[in-house]
Amino acid sequence: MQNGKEKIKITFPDGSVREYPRGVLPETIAKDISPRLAKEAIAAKFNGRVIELNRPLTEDGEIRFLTFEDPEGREVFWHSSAHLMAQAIKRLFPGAKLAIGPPIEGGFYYDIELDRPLSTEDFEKIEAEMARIVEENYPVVRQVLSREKALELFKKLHEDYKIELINDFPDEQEITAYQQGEFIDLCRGPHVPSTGRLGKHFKLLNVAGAYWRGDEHNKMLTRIYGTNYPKKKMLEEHLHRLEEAKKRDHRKLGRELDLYSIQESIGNGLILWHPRGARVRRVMEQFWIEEHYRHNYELVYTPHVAKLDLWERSGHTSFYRENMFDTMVMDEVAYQLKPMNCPFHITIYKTHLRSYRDLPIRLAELGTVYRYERSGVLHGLMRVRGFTQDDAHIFCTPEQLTDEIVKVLDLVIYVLSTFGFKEYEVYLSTRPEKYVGTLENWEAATNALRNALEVKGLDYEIDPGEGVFYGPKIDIKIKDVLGRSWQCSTVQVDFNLPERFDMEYIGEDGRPHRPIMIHRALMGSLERFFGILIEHYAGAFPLWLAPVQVVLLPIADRHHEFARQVYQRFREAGIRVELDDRNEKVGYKIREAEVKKVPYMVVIGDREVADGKLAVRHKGEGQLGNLDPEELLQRLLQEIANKS
RNA sequence: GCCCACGUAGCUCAGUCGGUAGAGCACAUCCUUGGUAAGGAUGAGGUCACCGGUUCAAAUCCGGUCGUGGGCUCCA
Repeated sequence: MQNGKEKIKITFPDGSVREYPRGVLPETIAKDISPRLAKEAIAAKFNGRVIELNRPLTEDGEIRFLTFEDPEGREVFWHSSAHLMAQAIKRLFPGAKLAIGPPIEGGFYYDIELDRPLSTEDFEKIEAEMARIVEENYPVVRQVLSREKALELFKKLHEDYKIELINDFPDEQEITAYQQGEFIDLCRGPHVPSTGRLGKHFKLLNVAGAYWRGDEHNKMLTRIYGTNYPKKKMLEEHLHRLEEAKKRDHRKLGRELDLYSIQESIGNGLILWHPRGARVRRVMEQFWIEEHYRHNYELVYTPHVAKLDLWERSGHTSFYRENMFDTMVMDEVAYQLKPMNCPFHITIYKTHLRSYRDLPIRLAELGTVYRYERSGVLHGLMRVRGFTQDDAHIFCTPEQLTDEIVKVLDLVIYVLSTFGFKEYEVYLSTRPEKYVGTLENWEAATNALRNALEVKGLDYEIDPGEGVFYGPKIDIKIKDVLGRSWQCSTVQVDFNLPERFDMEYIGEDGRPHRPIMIHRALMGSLERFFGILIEHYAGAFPLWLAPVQVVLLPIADRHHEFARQVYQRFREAGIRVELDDRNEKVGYKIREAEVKKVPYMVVIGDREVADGKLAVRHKGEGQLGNLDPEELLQRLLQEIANKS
């Protein structure tokens, strides 16, 4: 009896090959390689499929062991953790019905129907039960079930949601369940080989309502979020990161640094920019305006309301109605608060007969729009009802399209990186099922976007079918200091509006042609981008953005006069300077300036007045020694000019 | 919009069993003129989100409204 039947060949990532008896378990192989690997392995990747460590191997193949370091390993670990939590909950709440429990970024959740609301006090009990299940170390066993068997099983368990899932499975799908102790769950898997592998460094984080299948017409389930790590230190780091994020929360910093507020008396989702926030915004706007003129855009202003007819023509009343404020009627004419700027820019285009020689025409506007967002989705500056888009519309010929998109991408990256965002995730969204325009146009536009990305050498992913109905688009997400990504920039090609508004230009051939339109935003919304900036910098803005760049701290009254001279000189030079001449000790003033995250502090006492110098302290770098006022001023102006 | 939680002074938060409100910070006045993250004293500040109900009595219990927070497919 030779190999072929009894032995299988296993190939390892380094190319080496070993023979094992048929039916060998991955965990046996792992042990064979090293005890450490066996201990750290969570699952295995065998011939490209992730499988559990206790599934027998019956054919030759390539194997790679997945640990917590691998994203796929982490998913398995968290998925199993979700099962662990579900088992604990089923023990404590026998009537609970399980819906779905997937791994997510940084942990897992499980949607469960419970007969009473769950409070965070229940967490301790559930966690204790989870620890017990880990202790009991049940093997996690995979079972393949026939549809009938599966239905029978979950009917017996009164798991209505699982039954619904099974019934929706396509015929050819293999139905599997995983059992650990008394607990069995419909699941695709894979999972860790036993509950003991999940360790004790887990934590339930929060509860929230979530609709079954995300549909608000369905029943609301209780979603419990949790996380789990193989090492205590990793859990602590995760919790620390959550704390950090909380400290950076723009809503908290916005209040503490007196940047903006949202008042009940004004309306939710409507922002009051306080003087300090307004200073930052003004810098953002000025930078944006200068760059747009430099990049051959023309800036325009358009009104906040327009006749409803305009929005009917643009189609917004049919496809965007639920996001629009109610229409108002004046003198029997219906007006609409604007949710978008595009129809205005188109109307400006149409005030002349355009020649191909005029194109491209680039119209930009910091346009304030109002959109009705459901109250539950509003969130600080991130999701609001009134906001200012850094909007522009480029009208061009088909031949110019690629070139224009490349220019937009250049500008996007220049602007984002100046604000300190150097990492991007780029997505190209292609034609959705419902679309307008011809297939040739879609093809050409998608190619133009793709070519532009290639020219720029940007890595991107394709989001199939995620384009807007009127054209394909590129979305750019930025990554902040905490590694979170935020979608800000978007570049969208539009075939629809030029058609609806019957836009044209006269071509070289003397005949009218339809221009192509590009919608684009770099920051997206000033409000949201400001919120992201606050969190990215934790409120400690770089000098060029800081609402207060320098604060002067005279020690005693007799130093006030010199301080005032310096104040005036800096103010005239365009520095955002403040003079703290309150009757307080210098330590107190420094503390306050530190708390308010002012980059430069200048202490002025007897010595400084005597030799006409300034004792400079930098927020990050500490004391910089004594500088001549002009010297400091030049240093500041230089640093501001560098935008660093 | 929906589910859950929450709403007390400008901010952060106490407030027991229903008996008419408290701290720290901030603010004002005074003392202090002090050299790199909080000097001291005194004082002013609240229709306890709003409306209604139960009660001799409501910040507290009940209902509603408004607002805030977490979340509402990353499909077993």
